[in-house]
This record gives sequence, C-alpha cells and structure tokens, in this order.
Amino acid sequence: MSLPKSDSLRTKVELLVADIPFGKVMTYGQIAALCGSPRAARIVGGIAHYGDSELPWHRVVNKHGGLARGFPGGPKAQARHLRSEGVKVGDDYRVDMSEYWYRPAMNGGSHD
DNA sequence: CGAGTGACCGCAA
DNA sequence: ATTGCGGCCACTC
Repeated sequence: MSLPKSDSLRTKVELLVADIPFGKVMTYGQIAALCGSPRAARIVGGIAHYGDSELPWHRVVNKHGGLARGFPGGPKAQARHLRSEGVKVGDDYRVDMSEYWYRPAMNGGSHD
C-alpha cells in the first residue's frame, strides 16, 4: 500500500491530489475511495475548502466530470485552469472523463 | 467536547 | 429533468 494507513483521511487526500499529474483530473468519490472511504466524497470537498490551497484542486472534479461548486471564481476559473493544462472543457463545464480521468495504478484491484 | 457545516455520491419519488 | 434524504469524516465555532 502506498498510502499511509495510519494517517488521517485528509493526509491521504492531500497526497493524492498533489499526485495528480498535469493535464489529468480525479473525482472526489474516487479520491475518497482510494483513501478507504468511498462514501466520504464530501470530506474530500471539505478538505479542499479548508485544506492546502497549494494543491491542484482545479484538477478535482465530480463524478459527472463537472467542475466544483464552491470553487473560488466559479466554474469559469476552474475551466480556465484545466484548459490551460491542455484539458478540453465543454460549454457545460465538463471534462472528458474517459480522456483525462487520472486512475493511479495501485491497490492491485485488477484482480487477485 | 458538542453541534453545525461542507467544493459529494447514490438512490427513490 | 428536478427534489429530497441518508451517509461518510474532518474541521471550525
């Protein structure tokens, strides 16, 4: 396991968000799931709000590929950042998940 | 320490 | 399509 199981969810989330490569995006639910709590998607959002503002939260989107609601500046700002990284954002502020969804090759969940 | 809030997810009507 | 509800964990007041 690459993630420190002893640390709090917040720490893992921050590590994952910080590990999102350039031009890629992750979902709140996916991050939460990788942290061990697939239902704790809101916690991820919460961390984004009062967590490290240095992390690339603009690369974090919801399950629908849409942008966050409380993002500073609105979805426009987030969309601008993503486009700036080469991510195509639709008029509905949605990113192509099948293209930009970053899936860390870990947990050996492929099959046992 | 208790209560409230939060940038979400999924289902049901 | 929208609205409502429960759930999860952490942080702030």
